[in-house]
Amino acid sequence: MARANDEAAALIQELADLLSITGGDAFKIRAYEKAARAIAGYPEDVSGLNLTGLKKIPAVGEAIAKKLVDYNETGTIRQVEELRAQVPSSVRALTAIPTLGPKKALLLYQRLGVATVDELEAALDEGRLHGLKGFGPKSEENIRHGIELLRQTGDRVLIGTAAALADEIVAALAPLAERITHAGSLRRMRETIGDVDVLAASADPRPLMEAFTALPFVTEVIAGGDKKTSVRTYRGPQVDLRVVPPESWGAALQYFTGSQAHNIRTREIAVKAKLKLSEYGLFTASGELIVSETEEEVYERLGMPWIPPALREDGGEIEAALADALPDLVTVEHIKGDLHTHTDLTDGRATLEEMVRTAAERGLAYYAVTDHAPDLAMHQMTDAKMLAQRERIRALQKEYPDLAILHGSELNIGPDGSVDWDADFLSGFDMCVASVHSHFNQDQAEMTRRFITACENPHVHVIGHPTARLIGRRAPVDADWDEVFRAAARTGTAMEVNCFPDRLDLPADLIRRALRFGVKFSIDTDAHSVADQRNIRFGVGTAQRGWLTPDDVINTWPLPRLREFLAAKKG
DNA sequence: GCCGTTTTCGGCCCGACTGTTTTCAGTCG
Repeated sequence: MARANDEAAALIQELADLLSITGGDAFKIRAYEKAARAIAGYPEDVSGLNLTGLKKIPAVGEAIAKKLVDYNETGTIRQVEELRAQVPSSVRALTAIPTLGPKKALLLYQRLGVATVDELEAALDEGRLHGLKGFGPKSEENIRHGIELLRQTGDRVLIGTAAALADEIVAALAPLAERITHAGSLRRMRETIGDVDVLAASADPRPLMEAFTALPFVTEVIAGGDKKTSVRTYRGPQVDLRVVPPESWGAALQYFTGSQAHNIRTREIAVKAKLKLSEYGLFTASGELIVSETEEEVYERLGMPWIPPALREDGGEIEAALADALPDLVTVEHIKGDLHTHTDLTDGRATLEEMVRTAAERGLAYYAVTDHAPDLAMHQMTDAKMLAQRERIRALQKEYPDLAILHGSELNIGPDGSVDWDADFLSGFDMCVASVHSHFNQDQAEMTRRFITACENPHVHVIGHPTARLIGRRAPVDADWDEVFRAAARTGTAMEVNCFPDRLDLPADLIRRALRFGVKFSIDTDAHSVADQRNIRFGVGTAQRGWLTPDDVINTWPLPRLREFLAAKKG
């Protein structure tokens, strides 16, 4: 079940969308959009707030607060219902077609009665768009093409896919640019990526643009100018290349990193200081360039320290920066160990020796081997196999004086919250992760009880991939997370941030909620192969989006402190 | 609709590209 805040935010956002279709005031629309973001990110549950409490939410005033009261009392908002009666919600869905925005969608609905994507396709086939104001032959072609794209691609791709594509493009174009890097949602480490943004600095954009459109995986050039070129690729996402003069690098990187909401806030601050911020720099009112060579300069001139990209979502980072209260975020360099990994003893694809050697090459100080336990029957684990692995680890340890190899297991959390093995056998491990691998559809009360029971087990140190979601394939399980986090904090059980690009679990919003309860975290690769160990950057990015500092993350701690944490585990 | 170390009224981020336009609206990020 969605949190009330998410439902309420979605309704306010729908109100903004419907108003933009029916031609409402643009500033009012922006006010709703801003409020929707604030509501989604507000830590307190809106369903428990009265009018006074609701007005304390940033960007929510008297009018929107009353709409939220309406939502709390009736489960919906009257104005949204009224607008839905005027414009079917399917018209709103039309704007998902690239090149078709609210204005054109409304025109299609009013003049042709087109209210769904299927009806639009039929209208195109029948030639009913001919002669419609603003719709020439090229528009028809674009819409037809847009419908096709909408149907074939699930639009966004996993961060791992986008990162690999961006790395390749940056490497291919680097010789032609003074500076080049990826920006956009990929730099902010969002879990899925719509478009890959690449930014380059060069006084001569032409050769870059030509090399870009000639890359082997480019299937189509959507737009091609001197400053911006957009292409589609058969690898999935659209890629935008922006080229700016070298002296604009800092302002451009700040701008193209976004998010859009964050940029609006920074530009508002500039305007209040009688300045103008664009991708070309920070300027005085008379158009004189002040700074723009580095992002640090731009933020500093606006009265803020540099803000890490992962925080730039207008989720309170501007306020924190202005108060000089930004968190010192955890980075990949802080990671001293990995507490959830596999070998070919169960479903891994590399041997114990290969996995440990890779961990040593990463410069880790400790590394836990946590193969699956017997309750996941398919792996056919036995006590004897586990004890034999422990002997191999003890022997292997002699070869790695600087890497402590811990012996653990990834236990299975059963439907009732119980785990594999008895206390006696469990006490032989250095540490244990425990995860949900089945019975994903339990109701919220059962699932919550299940997690709390697991947390209360003195041998469970980390809850693995807590929501069990697979991005784009399996929904998160339904639990009362506040209750689970309370239990985790009370018992000294860490919540995992799993680094797999299709898991990223806990997700950033739940990390931030858990943090408020004093929960500790473990950023683990869950590596099943040598290559999987490189996924650490995606988990760290997710942790950053959840505002975690090294102190919140147990595997950034020196080994003695980690051992104290494990030993202090309470039932 | 929100908001206020210039304001309780009058502001509200900024630019690139496309297509259909004879000077600009719509879309996108």
